[in-house]
Amino acid sequence: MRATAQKNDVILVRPRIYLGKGLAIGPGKIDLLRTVNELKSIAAAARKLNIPYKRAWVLIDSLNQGFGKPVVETISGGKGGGGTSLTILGQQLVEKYDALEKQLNAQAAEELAAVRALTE
Amino acid sequence: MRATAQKNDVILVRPRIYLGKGLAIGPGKIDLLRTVNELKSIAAAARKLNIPYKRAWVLIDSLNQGFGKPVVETISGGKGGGGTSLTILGQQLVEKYDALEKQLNAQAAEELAAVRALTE
DNA sequence: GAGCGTTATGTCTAAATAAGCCTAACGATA
DNA sequence: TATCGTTAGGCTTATTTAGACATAACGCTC
Repeated sequence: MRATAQKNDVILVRPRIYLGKGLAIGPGKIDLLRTVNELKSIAAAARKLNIPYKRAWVLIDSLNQGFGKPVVETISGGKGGGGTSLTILGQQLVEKYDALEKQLNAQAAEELAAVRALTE
Repeated sequence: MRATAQKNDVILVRPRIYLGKGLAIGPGKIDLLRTVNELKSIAAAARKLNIPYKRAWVLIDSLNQGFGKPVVETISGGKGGGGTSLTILGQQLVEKYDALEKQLNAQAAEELAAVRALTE
């Protein structure tokens, strides 16, 4: 048992990954994708995350443009006005990001604790 | 030898660490601290990093305020106008950050490669 | 004590970002 | 076919952030 006790499922680092050509992905877009996947709607996700729909749409569009292929597929019209779900690419993005985040936090927990200790 | 060959000194992730109370530290501030330490001057560091002196000062001041104690100690006036060096805290910040960064990049190289592979 | 380069600010402007508002298309359902 | 909530934008303002400019104090050196 270490002096700096720490629940090992606490997220301490949420990386932003720069992928070149102005494309970057960080916690904000990942959380948005995750919420869209959950609620099957950009509008609903935006409400839940307390951001304007427009912003949510811009963020998702920047991913579509940046990757050259879409991270979501949408149906407009229909029951409830339509909806949005993640493409395979979108799902993989979330999965890979989660794996990376988990790995970072697990393996570097001690170094992170050392940095945080400096605040005391 | 792994399939995802990678020079082990390439920096792929430069984390930003959120320490609560609006205090965050990322690559920008660390590079600044490192350069100040090297040149023993905020003004010289700012010139080298191509940022306005004002910005460099604001960044450093935000650390001083955020930590409650200074990350630099300065002498104004004197030969050459004065100078700035890092306090123990400032030096530790750079050291701990470097260790964290190294750890993250070494251990998470494969997960990172998986994310980057999605761009292809 | 005049000059110099640096620290430390204040203030004002410009640029980048985000928010708001508006409109059109869509298609299931009633 | 009228209604509804959603997607997908265009366009205009607000807000936030960064930059530019100005100034004072400081203390060594000449």
